[in-house]
Amino acid sequence: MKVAKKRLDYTFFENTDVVELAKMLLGKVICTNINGIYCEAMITETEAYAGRNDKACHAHMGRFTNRTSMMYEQGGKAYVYLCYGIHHLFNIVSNKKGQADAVLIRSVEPVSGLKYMMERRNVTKVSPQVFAGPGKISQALGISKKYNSEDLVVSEELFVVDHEIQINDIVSTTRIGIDYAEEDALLPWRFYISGNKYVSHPI
DNA sequence: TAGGTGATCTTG
DNA sequence: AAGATCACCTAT
Repeated sequence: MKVAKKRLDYTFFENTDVVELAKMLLGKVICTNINGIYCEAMITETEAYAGRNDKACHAHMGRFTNRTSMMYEQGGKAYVYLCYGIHHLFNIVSNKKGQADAVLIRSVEPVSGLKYMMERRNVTKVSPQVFAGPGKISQALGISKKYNSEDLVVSEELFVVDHEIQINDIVSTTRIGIDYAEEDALLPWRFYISGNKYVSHPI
């Protein structure tokens, strides 16, 4: 049994600019305790989405729908939605209530529970690519749309802790799969740990 | 490189 | 009420 680590709190999620937060989340550890299975995975790749000015964001320019309403919530909540009919994408809402910012978690590196994550991915061979990509990490960790609106600060099933892992070099580059965002597609708002193999589209 | 997949949003 | 769109993945 591991020593209890510090869980990230509302201050961390609320009082940080979403682009800064996307960088600060690298090296933090997502924990899921779902259906009696406990897993931990270190975040290796993220993307920032800013409601106010970012055409790539589902909630850009105040766009408010049933789906996007979660992005306006208080920082620290989970925003999970179904993409392309198949993939559950896991985002962490940031900023104060009313500000629609979120960080998409794109890739992780298993810390504990590797066996269960591989089972959920339905693979037998270990490889970084098994955990690189936003659809894959949700499947591996057991995160589904059911966890949309989950409060990561108090939840016992889905939360984020700080293992005080030092991240030295961060690569920043353009985001994936947002060609529709015109000039905002050029923003360097995708971040990953330099040299880490658990990254979906290394430069 | 193409096609599957279905919730969500927009248009008429 | 129907059609387009989509923060992706897998297998050819």
